Amino acid sequence: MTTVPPGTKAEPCARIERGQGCGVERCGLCEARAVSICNAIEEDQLSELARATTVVELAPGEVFRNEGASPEYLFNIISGSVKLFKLLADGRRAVIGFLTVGDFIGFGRPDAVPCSAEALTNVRLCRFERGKFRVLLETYPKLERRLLAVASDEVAAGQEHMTLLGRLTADERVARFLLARAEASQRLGGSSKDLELPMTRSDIADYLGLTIETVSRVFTRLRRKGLIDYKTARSVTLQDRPGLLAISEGG
Amino acid sequence: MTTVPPGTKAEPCARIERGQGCGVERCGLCEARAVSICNAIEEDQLSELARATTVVELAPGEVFRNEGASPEYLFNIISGSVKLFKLLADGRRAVIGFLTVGDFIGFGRPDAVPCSAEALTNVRLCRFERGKFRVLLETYPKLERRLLAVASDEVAAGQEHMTLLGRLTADERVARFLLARAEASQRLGGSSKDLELPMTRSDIADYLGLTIETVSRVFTRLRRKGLIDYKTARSVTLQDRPGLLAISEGG
DNA sequence: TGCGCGCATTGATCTGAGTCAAACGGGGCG
DNA sequence: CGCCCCGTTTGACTCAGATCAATGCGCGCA
Repeated sequence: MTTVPPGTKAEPCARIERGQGCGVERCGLCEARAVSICNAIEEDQLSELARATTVVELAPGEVFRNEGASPEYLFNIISGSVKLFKLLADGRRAVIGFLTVGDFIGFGRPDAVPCSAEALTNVRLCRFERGKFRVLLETYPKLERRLLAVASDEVAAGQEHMTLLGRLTADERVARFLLARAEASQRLGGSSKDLELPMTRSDIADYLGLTIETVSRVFTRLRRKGLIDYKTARSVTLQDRPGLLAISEGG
Repeated sequence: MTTVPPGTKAEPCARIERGQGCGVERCGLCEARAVSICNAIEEDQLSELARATTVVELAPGEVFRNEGASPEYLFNIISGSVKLFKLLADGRRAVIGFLTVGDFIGFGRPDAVPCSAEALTNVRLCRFERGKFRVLLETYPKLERRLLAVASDEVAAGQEHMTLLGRLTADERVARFLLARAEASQRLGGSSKDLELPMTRSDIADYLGLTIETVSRVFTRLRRKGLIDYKTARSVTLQDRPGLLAISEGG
């Protein structure tokens, strides 16, 4: 999440580590366990969980899931950041969301992956083969319940974002984006003031339904008003939360 | 779905029918069963299902679920159409979706309803008390699996809509809307050419992130080009599907 | 049959955000 | 060390869709 290495562009198949240590330890020691769906599985059954998974490592820029393809794998993010996106025929792009530690990738209709996924930073993923994942769901009702809760949350989050895209001004969108980022950072034990943005202005624009230029202008406007500050484009400090909140609500 | 009665404005508590016929028949004969999550429950267990539900009837305009409230009830639509929406502090509105026969209402975070729900036509709902619904989920793993599949679909549908809101032009949005409506109508055994739109232009505008005027203008433009036709605003005929498809894809 | 009320349409004008274009600047590489 | 590349910023201008403002019209009702 700090520096962004070379940028080997999207080898379809990524470096994979198998069977390092035997199962129990791997899942038991997983840095993402506390915040991922796996915490629905008891300590003493972690080895079975581990047997169903493979750890995958990706470099920034690598696309590991393609819109429209058959969903062979599901993932949990162990570390790093990922973006989900959709492309239109003419090249327009919509970024659907940004994911991090603990987030699950795998919802959608059973026949086609709903959107592509790309690593923003170095990423470590926990990969489930689809069939095995289904077996896990059948074996562990708690896991299924957990997943339903997560999907249900995601539905609500999606509705929130639709509202943003359908009805908010550029300033409101950017303010909400920054506040949401701060909250996410805080949830993972980070600062709620100093943000590291793993994505480019272009990613933000495609996420907020704006252009790069507009995003850039709003950022500078917010800086000039003293609501935020930054030295580099990717590390922003929120100087005035209440002010941002007011803007995000149409103030 | 044909004519729109008086419009008794939102009595908070709607007419409720209880225990008409005993359980088995009610759910066994339900017109929505084939297309709702209830088809995950076996014939011989329908009486238990029926015992957990209450049938509710609503008139157009009645709001039966409020954004932000605690989610006491979950619903299945037996007949009629419903819109989900969110309001901003200053009155701006986003319509999140339109639902019909068989659709489930109840996803979202466990603490707060994500968006309000209003009847567009006369509506008949099957209402589950939240606690009882949870028990049902625990009792019938198939039901839970079904619900997860539905939630997962909804996530994908939401992502599609975000793309529309973030990146499509007004013409593209309206064309996609009409095609999606046609598909939905077809799925329920209706025509895929002649559409009855249970919502107003204002609802459509808030759904597509546009204004009433723009929606109206696009409709007339599509009509002038011979792609659609209509005598009244609410019953549209799709004259040229391929043409609409082309527009919806940025042609 | 005629009236009134909401929704819908249409037109004229405005504007927030997009487009086009240029310059800046930081990080990696030769 | 300095150059190059790519992401970012900034500025000038444009435009799709919003806003403001009538007018139209179908439907329920008296």
